[in-house]
Amino acid sequence: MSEELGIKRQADSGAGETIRPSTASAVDDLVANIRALISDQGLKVGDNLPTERELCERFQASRNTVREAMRILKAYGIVSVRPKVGATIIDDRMERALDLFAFNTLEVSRSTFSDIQGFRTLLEVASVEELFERITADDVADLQRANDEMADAGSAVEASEADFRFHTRLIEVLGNKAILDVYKIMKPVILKIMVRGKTRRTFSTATHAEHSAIIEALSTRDRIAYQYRMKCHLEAGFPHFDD
Amino acid sequence: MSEELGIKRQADSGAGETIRPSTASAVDDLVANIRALISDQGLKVGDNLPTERELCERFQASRNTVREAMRILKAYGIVSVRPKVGATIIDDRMERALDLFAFNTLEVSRSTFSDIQGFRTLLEVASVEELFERITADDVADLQRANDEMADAGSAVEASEADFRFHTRLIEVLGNKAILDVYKIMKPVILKIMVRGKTRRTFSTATHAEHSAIIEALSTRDRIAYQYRMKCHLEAGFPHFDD
DNA sequence: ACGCATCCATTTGTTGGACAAATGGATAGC
DNA sequence: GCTATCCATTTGTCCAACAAATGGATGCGT
Repeated sequence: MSEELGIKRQADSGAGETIRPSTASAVDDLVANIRALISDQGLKVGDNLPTERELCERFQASRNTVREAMRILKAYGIVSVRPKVGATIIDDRMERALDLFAFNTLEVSRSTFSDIQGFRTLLEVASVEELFERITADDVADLQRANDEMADAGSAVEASEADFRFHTRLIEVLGNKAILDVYKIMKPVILKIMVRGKTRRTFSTATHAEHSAIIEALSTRDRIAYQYRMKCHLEAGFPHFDD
Repeated sequence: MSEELGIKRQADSGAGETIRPSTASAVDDLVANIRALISDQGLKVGDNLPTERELCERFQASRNTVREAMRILKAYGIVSVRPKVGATIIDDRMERALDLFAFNTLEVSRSTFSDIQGFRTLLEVASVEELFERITADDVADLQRANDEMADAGSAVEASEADFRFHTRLIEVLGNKAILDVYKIMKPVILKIMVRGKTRRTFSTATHAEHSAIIEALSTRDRIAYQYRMKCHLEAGFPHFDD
């Protein structure tokens, strides 16, 4: 009985388009077909997909089905759709990924906190060799600036933004785009961690002082001090997560 | 003229539902409204959203609009929709992210290769302290198994899968979900790197020997040897990327 | 009373058609 | 040659209908 599920959909196209049969929904099939279309025709960023109605004919689907498939591709950051212009291939996957994790960032559990800070320790403490090899006076000046902006911030949210900017700037020094991208993706969670258990006052005193000590270690090229200061700084939040 | 754009949509619901006015499309508004609904009502994983038709009434939108919005939430891995049951809140965002980057993985440039391997060096070499603190005999046995499966693999693709499994198993030892998730997201790129410049024979000889040396260092708890062997192993691919 | 197959109401999945809105390009007027 | 206007094309939204799936109710036999 269920073998007849997709008969209408996989009816021979006759037009020469290969339509992969499947047990999935028509929309999912369509997404797969459009992906295949992009690959097969070697479409690149900037190229346009066929119009919705062309896709309807080509893959024997209704326009609503095509539209739902396009919504998925849009959500994936693979195409940008504009009236009259049509669907243009883009590559916004990083931004989409950021959006993905920005959504409804659940309350941060102690285990999540522990994992994220462990990760950051690896990125910011264990990378000390590479960091000291690359860091310049300009980098240090930028860090100083971000730190001061944090102290001057008007609200805890603004302060945590500056706090995050400080750490991002540090990661930037490594000159590794993969690491920087991952760090940015974690931004929403890291911000939650930063805000938690901190008032505006904490940012402008304790956190600012910790950052200053880190900058000091960077200036004097004291690796041991840097590692110690950064490790303490990252662990400072632990007391606030004692569920 | 264009001020009248959303009049129908933002017409007072009267039913007490707050509908945020906007200049965005009806679908995007709906996504925002549903997100707000989830937040406001404190819906958790496992809870159900209202039915499509209820959402139509509640937010004064047509069912197609609601469905396109739901497609977006599904693409984000936030809900799972089943006939009769409805839309259940889930959290598959990590898996979605994986899908995101699995699509059409572009050719790996030397700079990307360098960044990814740098990242892996940080994760697999610089984490040595944590690693040695946690690793057990069972872990080592699993690593051994993955390594042997790689040698026995029938194709380069199978071998690289086993290769990746070896490294993933190592990361698992750290017991840090955030790091493991990120590693999994990078899988498509890492696989590309692994396959490149390696034949099946390379996997069963050179790569297998390198892994064995790493396992040996883990067994004898020789940190220096581990770091050296792993570093060399990760750098072994560099000659193949000389554009 | 219990297990089982059957039926039914509800919900999502897909289709077709219609009209509104946006917009790039053609056209007409100066 | 330049600008304003119009038009054809394409996406955006809505409506109505039916198909498919499925959880739960119903009824039956033992």
